[in-house]
Amino acid sequence: MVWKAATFNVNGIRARLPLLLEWLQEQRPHVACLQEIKCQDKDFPHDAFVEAGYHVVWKGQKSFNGVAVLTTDPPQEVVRETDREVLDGEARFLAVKTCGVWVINTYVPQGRSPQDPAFGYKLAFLKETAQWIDARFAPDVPLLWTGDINVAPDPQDVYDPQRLDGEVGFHPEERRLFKEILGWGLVDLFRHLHPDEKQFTFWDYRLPRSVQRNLGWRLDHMLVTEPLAQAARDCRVDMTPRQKPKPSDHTPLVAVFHLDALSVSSPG
Amino acid sequence: MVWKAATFNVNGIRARLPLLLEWLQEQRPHVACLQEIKCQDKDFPHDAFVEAGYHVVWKGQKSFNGVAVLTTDPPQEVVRETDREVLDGEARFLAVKTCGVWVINTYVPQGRSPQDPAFGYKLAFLKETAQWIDARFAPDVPLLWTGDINVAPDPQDVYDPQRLDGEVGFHPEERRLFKEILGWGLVDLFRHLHPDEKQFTFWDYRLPRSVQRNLGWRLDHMLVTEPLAQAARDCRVDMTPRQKPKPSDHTPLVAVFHLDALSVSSPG
DNA sequence: GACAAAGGAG
DNA sequence: CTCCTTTGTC
Repeated sequence: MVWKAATFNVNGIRARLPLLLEWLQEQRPHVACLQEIKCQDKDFPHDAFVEAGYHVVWKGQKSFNGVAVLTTDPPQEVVRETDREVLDGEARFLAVKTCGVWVINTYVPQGRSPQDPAFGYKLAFLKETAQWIDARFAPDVPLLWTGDINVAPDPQDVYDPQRLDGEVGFHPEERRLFKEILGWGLVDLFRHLHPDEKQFTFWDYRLPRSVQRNLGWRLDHMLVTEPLAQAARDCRVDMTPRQKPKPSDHTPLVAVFHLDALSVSSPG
Repeated sequence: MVWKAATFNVNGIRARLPLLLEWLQEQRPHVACLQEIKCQDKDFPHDAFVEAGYHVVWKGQKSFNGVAVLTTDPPQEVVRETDREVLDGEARFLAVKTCGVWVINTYVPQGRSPQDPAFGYKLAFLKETAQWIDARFAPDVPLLWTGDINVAPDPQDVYDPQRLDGEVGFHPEERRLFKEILGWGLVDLFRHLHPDEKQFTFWDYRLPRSVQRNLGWRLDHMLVTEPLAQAARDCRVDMTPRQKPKPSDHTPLVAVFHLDALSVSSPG
């Protein structure tokens, strides 16, 4: 089958509901990983997604964070608790197996500033997620770690690498860790398919006309194991939601895979 | 000329701007008196009304109250300060002369409860407005006192007169004062033209499905002197804005006058 | 239930 | 700049 996956930091699912529903109908991804839903479980607009034809798994929190995974096919497995304090302490982690693929959806902490304890938490969160994946899966399993990773790995992934060097999101330590994580057996799919493209997934609300001036960052990623990398046919940023009224500060990243091309040997 | 006047408690002019502009284009009143604009002077969306073809006079206040008068013809005179503490203390009073008619726009205090000092303030506000009019005008002058008066004068003006008797907005003391004010030489135009109609201009947001069940109050009025009463051709409630998405809790009251029929002897 | 404001966050 | 929360008002 042709399988479409998407990640979208919605920055408030209630505020973004009309835009998100419209986008889902246009794109019809088989799996959509959402971050920053910013609501408690009881306030999640579950019915709207069911009416749109999706199965929904979500993990909410008051005010901040919160992640959700929408799937057209019923999830085969769901992991909402890892028993790792760093991953479970806030609503930032959700894993779902759908269509034979394990999808790990994370909202990695932003980090606030390199001096802030939040930065240590960010690095720990990245390490723990990688460790959790390593403990459960091998690199030959079809696996997609996606979400708002909050790291721009390379100079071409920020609008002004000179000026932003050392800033949170483009700090040498997180960039090194990002590469180290890929070393386990993950491919940065967008960069893999578009080695030279300067494309972003986030533009700060606070910078005036940041979208028009393209003052962005590539923070949202699809990290895939080798079998999925070989099955990939497309991975691109969809700018349209960021250009509409009442946008999120992020825009979706979408990928297409030919799952039939997979030599599946899933242990999970 | 055929002259159309309207009053509309918008409950937040910024939140109501799309609805209000649409309604102005449909109705095209020569004068529109707005209450509860709920913004400071600097935040008033002046340009939007100028683009819609209106002259605008407004008196704002942070968070609460605030009144405005829109006119197609430039105002001939404007009164923003009365030198009466009760009328000037909060942004609830604005008077404009347009097309030869004096239009007094008030947002009368709601009163909170009959025991609350706010109720005394409400009664004082009504008396002071009547006194101010008496000091400046005679009953033979074309004059329109309109706005959210916050008094339902008669049993047919509330959805359940038994249950609501003594409640603020339908308290014997305010109803008596309302009648006393009419005694000076003002006509309750809607009731004058429709002696038996049970029609409302306000439905509480807090009552579930209050509009569908018609659990309303007639709180917004057009009080006119005799010459205007004789010039009146129509006075009706426009339900449509209250039935649209994101409505105010009030809906407009609209009247039409044949000003040529006036024997004008304006001293003001 | 829906406004506006003030405070915290990205 | 845009979220969400809390408080106050009607």
